[in-house]
Amino acid sequence: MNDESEHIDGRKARGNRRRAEIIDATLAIVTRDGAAGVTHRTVAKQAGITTSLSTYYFATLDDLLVAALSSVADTYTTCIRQIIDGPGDKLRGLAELIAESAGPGRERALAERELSTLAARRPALAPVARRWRENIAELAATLTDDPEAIAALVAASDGLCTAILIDNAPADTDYVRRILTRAIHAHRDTVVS
Amino acid sequence: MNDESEHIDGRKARGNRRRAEIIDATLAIVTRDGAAGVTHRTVAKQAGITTSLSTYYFATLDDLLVAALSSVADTYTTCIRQIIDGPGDKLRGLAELIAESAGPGRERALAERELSTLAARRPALAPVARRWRENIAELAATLTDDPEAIAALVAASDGLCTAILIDNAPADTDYVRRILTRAIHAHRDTVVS
DNA sequence: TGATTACTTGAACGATAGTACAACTAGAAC
DNA sequence: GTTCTAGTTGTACTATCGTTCAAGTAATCA
Repeated sequence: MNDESEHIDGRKARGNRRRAEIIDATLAIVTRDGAAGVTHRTVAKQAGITTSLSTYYFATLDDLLVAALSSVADTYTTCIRQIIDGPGDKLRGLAELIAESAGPGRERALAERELSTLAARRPALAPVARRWRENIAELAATLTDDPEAIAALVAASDGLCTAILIDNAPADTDYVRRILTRAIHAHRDTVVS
Repeated sequence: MNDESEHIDGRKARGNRRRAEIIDATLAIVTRDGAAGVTHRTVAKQAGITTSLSTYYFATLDDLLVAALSSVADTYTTCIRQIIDGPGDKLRGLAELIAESAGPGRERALAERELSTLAARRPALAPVARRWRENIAELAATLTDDPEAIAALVAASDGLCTAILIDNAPADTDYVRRILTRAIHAHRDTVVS
């Protein structure tokens, strides 16, 4: 929000700010009405600009959706990297991040799911959508070497987010952490039938 | 496909057949183009009927989407119930069902995810979307009494499906079963940091 | 200063959307 | 047969869509 460096290249700075505004507006629409509600017109109205200005920065709707998903993915990447590089209990950090999907992070999580689903059909979105899982896998890799344990933790994280978002499942951090712990731990028994 | 009982009430039978055809066409569209591609016109074209006939059976698009999701959910419910009531290894049966999402069941699974995502915003779809998770939970309840183990298995199942659908993760039945086993087993250790 | 460039606007084009509706068909009931 | 009704069609209305474009504004540069 601070206007430093505006003297250096004021035009570019203004343009980037506009881009960010439009992306924010897009995410607000995705959160409220789903990815299907994203049109140049709804986004422009949300951002308080004209429709043509939206197409000026994002020529096609796909460009806009890719940029929006990238923005969400970037946020998650930053969060997870902080957990990885931080000192504390990484599994607990992840559990907190997941539990946030029930509260302040619901918008972001919902937008991420919406756009990830879109990614199954739009190749341009696929690599961006993959980032979230890769980040979780990277975090898991700091806790174990077992590739199946890593896959299990990624699956559990994803499934817990879905449960919270779609099913309004309980989102207590300790509870989430306990379920994540199950996934990453090697089991000792084998269940038959 | 057999035309028995057509004498009894030919009109109603014909109508039900049409409804089923339209729902099938809708699922084909959802699979190919996503839920966003579902319009009365595209569905009608896919089903080989006129647009007005589609609106005759499903007055609004929401009705159509609810019916389509219900159909998918019914199929899954039947599958899972067969696994529950069957004699074999239930966890393996579930693993097979999930692994099918990479092959013959991909359409169905993709449609289910697409419509579930839609359910986060359309209240009419929410209870239907919940059914899949409830079925898995019911299966899990035959294997354990621990509610957290049940939640863990549901989350793992959901996350594995996502991994297969979005990430093209490996879908070997044994592999899936091993990861599911992790979730449902009580852990013996506790990991700190 | 004028020239340049990024930014912004309003209007418009063709395409497609949801939905409504009057007319037509065909099988069931009498 | 006639009547009735579920099924079916073609057409059309209005709204919104993505996208384009010529014209206008304002910040920067020489």
